[in-house]
Order: sequence, then C-alpha cells, then structure tokens
Amino acid sequence: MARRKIKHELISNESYRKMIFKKRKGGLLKKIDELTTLCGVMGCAIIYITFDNRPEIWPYPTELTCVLDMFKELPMVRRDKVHKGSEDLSW
Amino acid sequence: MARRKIKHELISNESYRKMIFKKRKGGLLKKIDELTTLCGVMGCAIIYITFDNRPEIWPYPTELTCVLDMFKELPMVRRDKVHKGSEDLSW
DNA sequence: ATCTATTAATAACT
DNA sequence: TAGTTATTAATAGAT
Repeated sequence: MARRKIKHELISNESYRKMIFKKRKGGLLKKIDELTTLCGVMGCAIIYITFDNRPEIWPYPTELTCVLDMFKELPMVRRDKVHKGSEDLSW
Repeated sequence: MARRKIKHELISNESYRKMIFKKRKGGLLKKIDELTTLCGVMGCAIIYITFDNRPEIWPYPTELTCVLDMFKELPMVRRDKVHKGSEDLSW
C-alpha cells in the first residue's frame, strides 16, 4: 500500500526490517483498537520480537491480563483444542 | 475506509456489529501474518468475544502456545512491569 | 458472499 | 529520525 508493493517474505536488510516493524506495529495497534471498540470485544496482540529477544503486548497490560486470565480459566478440554490445532482456529 | 467513515464507538446494532467483526477479523489476521512474515517475529492476537462468550486466537494455536510459553517464562520482575502498566507498553 | 466507491495504511522519498 | 506523498490495501455500504 505504498509507492510499491512489498514481497510477502522476510526483509533481509536489518535496519529496513526494523523500520518497517516500527511502522506496521503502530498500524496493527490501531486496527486492534478499532476492532475492540467497534465490536465490543476485548483483545490484545502479543508479538515476540526475535531480533532483540523481548515480547511486546498491545494495547494495554491490564487488557492483556484480563484476556490471559480468561484463557487460563478455560476448561481444559477447550484448551486442548487450541494446543492441538483446529481447522478454523476458533471454538 | 469505505463508502463512508465509521464512528470510533461501539456499534449498537447487533447484527451489523457482528458483520463488521467478521470482516475486520480477517483484515487483522492478514496484518498479523504480514508483520510476522516481513519482520521475522512471532506473534498472535487474542480476542475475547463478549457476545458469544468465547475467545479466538490467531494465527495458529501452535504459534500461540509458543508465545504464551515465552510469556510464562519471563522473569517475574518483568511480568510485574506488564501487570502494573508501563508508559510505552513494552520492555 | 461479492462488488466497488471511498477511506486508510504504508513504501519510498525527503 | 520524523514527516510527506504516491500508491496499494482495507473496507462500508450496496448488490
């Protein structure tokens, strides 16, 4: 969505990759904010940043805690479905 | 981004809200897929869908497990920072 | 479920 | 490194 299309593959140049990450990170956060606000759902994104070995969570730590707590409280049979992988990726 | 702008607030009509959710869910999944592929990071989105009481996780359950395991393995001092909320939402 | 007019996101440039 | 612009991508409303 810009001057040119970008190939759907790992960006080999590290500084360019980090620049793109920083830009798209903001865009993703905005999308999550919009989805949760418009549709009345709670949610977050968790990204594990391989190149500097730290995770990042959006939009809010409080929101994350809430969502993760719900995940922990799921009946085990449902969690198993997640861990084993279901076709449509949801229950 | 369409025929008209949409207000950044909860959509009151339930059937319309669900339609928008379904559409934007796909868009968000694509954005996550692009970010993780282009930038070489692992990540997922967790959305807790209030209206039918079930969570949904993208992109892959295996990916989720991996990311959540990393979260669990963080030193407690770092997890505390998340739970209490830091200004820039990352470590 | 598909289409399309329009807005939004963003790759390259500065 | 932050801001601008040409262009592609996402999507609201319609079909």
